[in-house]
Amino acid sequence: MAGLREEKRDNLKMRLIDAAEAQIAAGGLAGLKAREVTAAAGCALGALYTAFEDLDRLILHVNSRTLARLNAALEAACPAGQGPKQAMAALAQGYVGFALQNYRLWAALFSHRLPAGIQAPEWHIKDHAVLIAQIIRPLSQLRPDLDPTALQQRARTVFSAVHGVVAMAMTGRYVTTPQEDLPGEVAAFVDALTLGLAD
Amino acid sequence: MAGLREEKRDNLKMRLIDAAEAQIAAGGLAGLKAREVTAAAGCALGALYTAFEDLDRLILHVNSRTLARLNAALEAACPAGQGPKQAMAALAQGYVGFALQNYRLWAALFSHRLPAGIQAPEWHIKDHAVLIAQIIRPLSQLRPDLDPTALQQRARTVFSAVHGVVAMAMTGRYVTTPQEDLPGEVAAFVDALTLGLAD
DNA sequence: TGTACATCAGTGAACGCGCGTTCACTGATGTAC
DNA sequence: TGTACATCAGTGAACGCGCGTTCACTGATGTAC
Repeated sequence: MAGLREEKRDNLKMRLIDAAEAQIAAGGLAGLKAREVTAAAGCALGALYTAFEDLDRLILHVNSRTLARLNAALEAACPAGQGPKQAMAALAQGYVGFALQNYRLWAALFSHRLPAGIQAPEWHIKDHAVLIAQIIRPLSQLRPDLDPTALQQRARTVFSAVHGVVAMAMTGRYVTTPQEDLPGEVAAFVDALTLGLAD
Repeated sequence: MAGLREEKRDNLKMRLIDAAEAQIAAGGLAGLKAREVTAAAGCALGALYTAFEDLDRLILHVNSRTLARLNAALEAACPAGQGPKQAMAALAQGYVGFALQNYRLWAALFSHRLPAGIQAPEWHIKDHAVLIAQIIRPLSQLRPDLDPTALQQRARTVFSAVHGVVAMAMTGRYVTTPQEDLPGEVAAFVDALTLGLAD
C-alpha cells in the first residue's frame, strides 16, 4: 500500500482540526494553544508544523468547517417554497439558533485575524460567500427591481445588520440583550425590515 | 501652592491619555504598547503605573473620551425638532461619519476586552449608555405604543443593527462593503427599517 | 526666610511569562535489486 | 521474499521575542520648627 504515509498524514490533519475545534469550542479562539492542540491530538508540538503551515492555517480549517455547518443549519431552517418574508424570518432564526448553540466557534469566524498583509486562501474565502447567497434568494423576490450588484450589496447589508444584533447580544459588554430575548428581538427586527424593504 | 504635586499628577495623566489616544488612532488597539505610550508622553515606563492601575485602565479613559466625542457628533448630526424618521436617518449618518473619520478609535470601543472576571468601572459603563439614549428619543415617537423597557430593548437592537452594518463594512474581511457605498447603504437600510417600524 | 527631615512621584533595568516556531535527531515507510 | 539504503514524517527541547508589570533607588515636593 503506497498510500500509508498519505493516510497517516490525513489522519494527523483530521485529529488536529478536531482537537482545535474542541479547543475553540471550549475556550474560544484565544484559548487555542499550539501545545494544547497537539497534546489533545496525540502528537508532538512540531507535528503541527508538518501538517499545517502555521496555527492560523489550522484555524482557517476549523472556520471552514464551522461555515459548512452553519450553511447546513440555514438550509435546514429555510425549506424551499416559502414566501420571501417567511424565508427571511426563518434564515434569521436559523442564524440566531446556530450562534446560540455554537457560541465560541461562531464567534471565531469573525474574531480571527490573519497577520497584516496575509490573504486568506481562495478555498476559505469561498466558504464565507454561502452566507450571502442564502439571503439573496428571498431578497430577490422581495426586491425584483434590484440588479444583481445592488442585490448582492443589499444582501450583505441585511446580513451585517442581523449579525450585528446577534453579535452585540452575545459578545457586547456595554450594549447587551438578554439571550432569551434574542430570538424575539431578531424576529421583530427582521419583520420590520422586510416590511420596509417590500414597500 | 499645596497643589503642585496634584497638578503634576493630573498633567502626567493627561499626557498619557493623549499619547495613548494618538497611539491607538495610529496603530489600533493592538498597537498600544506601554513602552511607546510612556515614551510619547515623555515619562518613564514605570510612571504609567503610578498614574493608572494598569494599561487597561488607561484604555478605558481613551474610550470614554471617544464616546464623549461620538456623543457630541451624534447630537450635532441630529438637531432637535426633526421628525423621528429624519432623526433616525441623521443619527445613522452621524454614526457612519464618526466611524469613517475615527476608524481605529471607534473600533477600539468595541474590540477592547478586560481580563476575564474584571468589571469596567461605573463611570465608564455610563459613557456607553448615551448611545442608546440618543436613539430612544426618535424611536419613542415612532413607536409610542412601547413601554420604556421594550423601547430600551428596541433601541439597543436598532443600534446593534446599524453598528453591525458599519462594523462589517469597516472591519469585516469576507463580507465587506466599499466604504464609499456605506453612507448610501446605511441610509437605505435605516429607511426601510423605520418604514417597517412605523407600520 | 532658612534648614533638616519626611514623604512620595517618577525612574528604568530587570523580571517573568506565555507562546509560536525551529531544528537536529530518530524511527518508520518506501524503493531498488 | 528478503536485505540494504534512502527518504521523510514526527519528536520535543530549545529558541526568541514581545511585552506588561515590578521594585530598589533618586530626586523633587511638602512639612515642622
